[in-house]
Amino acid sequence: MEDFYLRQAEWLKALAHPVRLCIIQGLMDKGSCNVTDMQECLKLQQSTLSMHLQKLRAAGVITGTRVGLEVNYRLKDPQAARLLELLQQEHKAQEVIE
Amino acid sequence: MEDFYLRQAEWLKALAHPVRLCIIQGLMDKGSCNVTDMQECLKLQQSTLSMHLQKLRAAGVITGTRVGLEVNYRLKDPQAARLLELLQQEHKAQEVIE
DNA sequence: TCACTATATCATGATACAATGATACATAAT
DNA sequence: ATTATGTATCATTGTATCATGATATAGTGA
Repeated sequence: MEDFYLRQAEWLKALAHPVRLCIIQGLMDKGSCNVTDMQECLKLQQSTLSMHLQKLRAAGVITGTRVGLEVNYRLKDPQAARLLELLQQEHKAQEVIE
Repeated sequence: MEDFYLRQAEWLKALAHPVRLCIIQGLMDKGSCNVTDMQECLKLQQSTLSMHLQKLRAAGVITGTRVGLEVNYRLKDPQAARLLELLQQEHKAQEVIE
């Protein structure tokens, strides 16, 4: 019970970064993506992006499969997609209010 | 668009702590609660708990109303409740798998 | 083998977050 | 006014997270 909150908090922390949210949304939209494409899209330094990917991998949110030189990432954890949908709902609600 | 991920990440960070998840779930279950009761329930030092409450208040997740000496907190952001439900789903799914 | 490309990891400094004890503030009772 | 109770804030210290540049690894082609 106590352990539950600990694990879920860890999971949330793995997602609680603007770049990582953007990566997840991108994978939801595109299905899969390699690192170079993400890099151009997000305009991030290679090592910075790689660190964020590593964090998402460690949390079990995404998986990467190597294809030649490139590594293609895709969403692994369906719960992450549901969270992003939840966040989008909030966004829409706020737009209506404004 | 970029700003969206930034705001949502801030919101997630405010929730991404085991104690704060526990507080939210507690408020969902009990409706409202004062600080002393939470303190006993969670076995936290007063200042530590107060800091977590402050963080949730700042993020707009909860509100407190003073009643005499006590302050009663309750959930303000319905999105937070939805997030907790999402997390509980994950939990059940994992239990079934095991 | 060598050079090249794509990605990962490491070490570091900067910044943010967490827990704690001390102190302050607000309210109530005497 | 004083004292007691409930809650909030502050200062400090330890720990975690972030971005970065440098270096390492994996795969490809000459």
